Formats: sequence, C-alpha cells, structure tokens
Amino acid sequence: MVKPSIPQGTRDFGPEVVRKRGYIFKTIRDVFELYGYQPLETPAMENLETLTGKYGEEGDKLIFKILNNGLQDPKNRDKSREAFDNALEGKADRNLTERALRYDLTIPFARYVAMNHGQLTFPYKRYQMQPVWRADRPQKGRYREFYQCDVDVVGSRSLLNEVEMVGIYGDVFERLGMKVEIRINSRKILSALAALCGGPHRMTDITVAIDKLDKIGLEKVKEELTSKGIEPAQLALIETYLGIEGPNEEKLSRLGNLLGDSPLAREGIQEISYVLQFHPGREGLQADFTLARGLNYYTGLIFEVKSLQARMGSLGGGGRYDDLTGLFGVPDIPGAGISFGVDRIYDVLEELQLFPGDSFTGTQVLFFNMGEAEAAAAFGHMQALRGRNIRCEIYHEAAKLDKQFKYADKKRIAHAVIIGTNELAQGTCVVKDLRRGEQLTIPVNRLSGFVFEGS
RNA sequence: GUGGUUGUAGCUCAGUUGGUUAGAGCAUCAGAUUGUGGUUCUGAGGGUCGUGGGUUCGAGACCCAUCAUCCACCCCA
Repeated sequence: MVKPSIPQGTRDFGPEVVRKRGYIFKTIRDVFELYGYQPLETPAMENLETLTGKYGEEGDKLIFKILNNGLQDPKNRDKSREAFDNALEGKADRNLTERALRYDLTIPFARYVAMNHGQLTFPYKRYQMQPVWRADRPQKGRYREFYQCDVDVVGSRSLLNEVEMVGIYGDVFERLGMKVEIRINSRKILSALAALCGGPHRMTDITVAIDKLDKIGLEKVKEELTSKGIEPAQLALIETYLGIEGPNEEKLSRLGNLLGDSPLAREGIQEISYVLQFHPGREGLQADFTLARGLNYYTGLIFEVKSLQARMGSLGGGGRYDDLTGLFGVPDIPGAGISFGVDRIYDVLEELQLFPGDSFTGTQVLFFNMGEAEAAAAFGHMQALRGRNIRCEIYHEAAKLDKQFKYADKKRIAHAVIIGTNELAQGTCVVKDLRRGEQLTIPVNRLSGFVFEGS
C-alpha cells in the first residue's frame, strides 16, 4: 500500500473550487469572445525541440521533460547509456527524452500557426485556456501546474491590437471586481537605453536589474548594475531614466527629452501614447519604463498586470513579438498577445472575498426517500422536474428524516420534497423551503409546475 | 537550483529540561428523538506522532537523511 499523494506543486480541486475557477474561466472567455477571438487547444506535450531555447537559459531548466519509453530494452541499452551520460553533462538527448510538457501557450500557438499558416485567415485571432507546467519550486502564487488564458493575434502589425489587449485586460478585471494596475512599456525604449549603456548585449542585464526597482530599491539596482560592469556615466543616465515619475503624458515627454535622440526610443514613446489615447479614462493604466518582461521574444509594446489590493506576483503579461513563427521556419508573421494567470487571480479573489455568492450552483431540490414505493413515486416526479431543468436528487436510501435533512444542509440544498406513506395515499406531497423553515402540502400533480424560489 | 519554516486524529492545533497507556475543539457515527434539519445533551470510533535511520535504559520531543508544506532568492503567471 502506498500513501496516496500528488506531485509537488499540483492540487486537487473540490466542487466549490471548481465552480469558483469556472466563474473566472467564464468571465475571461466571455471577454475574449466579445473581442472576436476563436478558441484553440493544443496537446499537453510538445516535442522537446519545439520548446527548448525559447524561454532563455533559466526557462529551459524549468521545462518538464518526459522520459522515453523502452530505455531498458536490450537493443537500446548502449544508446540509453550514452544518452544518460549526456544528460549528466546537462545536454538533452533524443534517445533519453524527446517530449516535454508545455511551458506556456504562446510557443505552442506559434508552432500551430507555423504548421497551418496556409489554411489560416489572417489576422488570426485565437484564445487558449489550458494548463501549463513548470519545474519551479512552489511558493506563494507559484505552482508547478497552473492554467493560463492567452489571447494572441498574428498577421497584423496594427497597434489597434495592443489597444484592444489593454481593453481586454481592463474589461476582465473590471468584471471580476478587481482593482489592478496595467503597466505598459516598450522593448524599443529599453533597447534604446541599452544602446546608450554599452550596447545591445547589455539589454538583459539592464532590464533584469531595473525591473526590480520597486522591490529592492534604487541603491540595490545601482549596485547590481555596477557589478554587471555598467560605468558611472551610464549609471547616471539610468538613474535619471528610473526617476521619471508623474502622470502618463508627463512621463512620456520627460522620457522624450532624455532619449529623444534615438529614433527607436521615439518610436516606442509614440506607440505607448497611441495606445494610451484610446483609453483616456482607464484606471490603473500607466506607462512604466521599469517594466521589462523576461521572455526574450518580445520586440515592441509589453504589458503586465498587478493587483493593487493584494501582494501577489503579476496576474498577467504579454506584448508584441515580431517573428515568433520565424523560430519554426515561417518568417514575417508578426503578432501580439497577452496572458492571464487564473490560479493567481483565484488566490487574489479568494483573499479579498470577491467571488459572487451565487457562483454556487448545486442541487436545488432534494427528494426524501421514505421507503420503496414512496421513493419510486418520488423518482417519477423528480424526473419531471429535471425535465424542467431543475437540479434534483433523491436521497439514496430510506434513512431517518433527521439524516436526510442534515444531508440537505451540508449540500446547501434549498428545498425538500417529501412523499411519505400519507402523501402517497392522498396524492399530495410536502414541499419545504429549508432556508425559511416553511412548508406546505400541495397535490402532487401540481409539483411539476411548482416554482422553487431563489435556488 | 540556493536558503529558511513547518509536519501529531478527517480539519485546526496543544503536548513542559527526553519519562507510565499521546490530548482538546470542530467534524464523523450512534443514542436521547420510529414523519421534520441547523440548537442542545450523552456516548463511541478514529494515531505506523510525514518516512527511514541514529543517540538513549527510555524519543512525539535530540541528531542525520529523505519526502511534503509554506516562505524568500533566482526566475516567473
């Protein structure tokens, strides 16, 4: 006998949790469809080579790899040994593993587009809501299996796509009743900054460091930059850059003064203000030049969403990528996309108690079981109610009333229908509202038309 | 991958410098109550003390390892 358990960082979801998660999924899906996106699902596993090299060095380490079958087969033993030796050196080997669990939804989507670009109508707008897996160490808001909900559009360079994505973020979080901050920045601005601070190869070091500003503070960021070899004059520039505060327009114009000599930076600034002008009243939408985003395939505007009410990592992120399918041999399909982290959204909604009370949709009516013949009669009436789309169940055995009432309480069932010996003989039934404690006896033939209030 | 925290009944947790047969509340089940629940009262069941080693006359407690948990770092949703 083994003690039952589930792998680290994974969870079972009971009925209540599934319902609440369903509420989040539905909210997100409704908005996705409202904006004209179509669903897509891809396999849980991809060929390993589809995934490796797409998420940076750190990302590669976090990909869950699947061991090949048949390694122990005598005819494979030499190959298996060799493959294992390669694995010990940190090299992937097809003879050991050639498949892996999906790490996000964007790369599988790019793979799908590359495979099917001949059949798709562009711009192709898809949404996808599926689990992804990361071999990370679990902590607050971080799981090894979690759901992402992505929208992406490919085959269009229009900034209207980014405008709409801000709209999607805004609408979803508004519907969920959450106060969030939608931060927007441009990779173009970041690379212009990097160009002034030693060149494009400095981009990663710089962005990783400044991204931590609100977390570790200016001094620590400067320390980190210095340790990466940033010179004092460049450091001063970055400090001025990070010091830009104020309302969005002011920030943008001050950044223009600072980096305006760079055409690339001007482009980035212009794109941000273009998107902002479509959302004049959107609360929490702000330009944030410290925003970096880890994934190295972003090329234009980038987004990130954080809760203003709870301490939690980002609830979503995304941006523009100009050549994602190029990784799969199909160039010139630009795109943009954003992602929602359902599990983190769940944790925040739970912490703030923002789930609506009526998201519980269990059984509405419990038929009591009062004996063999009584139950048989009750069953027929129950089926009639089910035909009217009322959620019913009948107690599984003829237990004491006490027990059946307690069962109804536990499952928060609002109504009981009792057909006992007397009722059966008289052609009646008792309908009881369990929340009010009121009951009435009605002719059983009126049950099928009975209105069960508020359940 | 690095560092720390916690792990005792189904759940939440007590358990003294190592000392007899490991406790409480809630939950469960039974009864008080053979057709009316949520309250109350009585009683019962339920523990390899995460797992495996070690120290000791003696370990739930101390040491080592391991697994899980939560938290931080790295990174990220």
